[in-house]
Amino acid sequence: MPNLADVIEAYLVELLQQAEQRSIVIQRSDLAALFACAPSQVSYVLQTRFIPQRGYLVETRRGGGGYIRITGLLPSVDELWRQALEISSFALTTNDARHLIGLLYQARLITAREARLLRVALERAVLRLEQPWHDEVRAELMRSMLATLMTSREE
Amino acid sequence: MPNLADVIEAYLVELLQQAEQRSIVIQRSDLAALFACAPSQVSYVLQTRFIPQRGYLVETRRGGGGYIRITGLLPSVDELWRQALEISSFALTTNDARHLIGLLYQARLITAREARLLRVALERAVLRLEQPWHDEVRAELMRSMLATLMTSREE
DNA sequence: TCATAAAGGTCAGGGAAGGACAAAGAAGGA
DNA sequence: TCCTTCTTTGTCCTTCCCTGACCTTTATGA
Repeated sequence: MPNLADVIEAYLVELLQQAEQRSIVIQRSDLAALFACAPSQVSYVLQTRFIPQRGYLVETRRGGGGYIRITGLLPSVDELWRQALEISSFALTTNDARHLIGLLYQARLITAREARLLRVALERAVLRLEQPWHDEVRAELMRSMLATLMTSREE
Repeated sequence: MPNLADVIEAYLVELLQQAEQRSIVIQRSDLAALFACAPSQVSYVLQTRFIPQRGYLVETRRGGGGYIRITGLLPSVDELWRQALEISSFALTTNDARHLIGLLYQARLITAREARLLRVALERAVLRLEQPWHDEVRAELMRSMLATLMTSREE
């Protein structure tokens, strides 16, 4: 018997596939009512399934008329991307990050500006953190940014 | 069912786009009557949407013959970068960051991919930090990334 | 001059979303 | 069995919307 979480995930994926757009808009309480579960269950599904690492973007708004928008990004294209994600799967030193970014740039998968952006973000993002966390957080951030890049074309 | 606030915002934006000038003049009570809401609702929309951070200037006059003038600012490229830096000079909420990025994108100062990159970085980078530091660190990271983008032309 | 009417401003409060988090429950592996 | 990880719920919190009551400013005319 499948999880409720899996069922909800499948339902949302189905909605996304049938949508004209690349995104759908839902309301947390509606979905909770539909599946007769706690609203926070929906949040759980979003937090564990519809994450950047899996190629999704979630935007929300609180208050009256609040909503949740899920955007499914383009399917990934290149094996290099996969490798890049793999490389940053756990921890990433500054040097490893630099090297990886260089590879992506040489392969023309990212622009010079994007490369600089990645470097700056990865260097500055960890400044307020205790040392032991640096490489881990850097990897996490790298994965998110890679997922974003690998699933979005220039418009 | 969108918010009334969103509807009013859209209406005013529409008016601004159709206007010959860069500004429009309205009356609070008229607008309130048009949308069948409390006058303070209009004030709310102005205070939450048509703010300098989003590129608008609002001037009002009370008393008989009072009015509200909304001006959409079209800053020069340099001015826009400067404003962006200024906006992120101390603390930056997720929402303000989103709008700022949107502004830069609309002005074609950054690409769609770069915009997504910024958003993801700003959202994920603060996850391991205690709440009180979020906006501050976000601003710091934003400044670094802005500086990088400002000083690097395409390719 | 100054009372009055006609604007817009301010603010507290209630209601309607989603968010965060702890704790209990379930599933599966060592 | 026992431990770990994932799921599910419940409770309380934050954000956002909207209104109503009351305040301040400005124009005008007696």
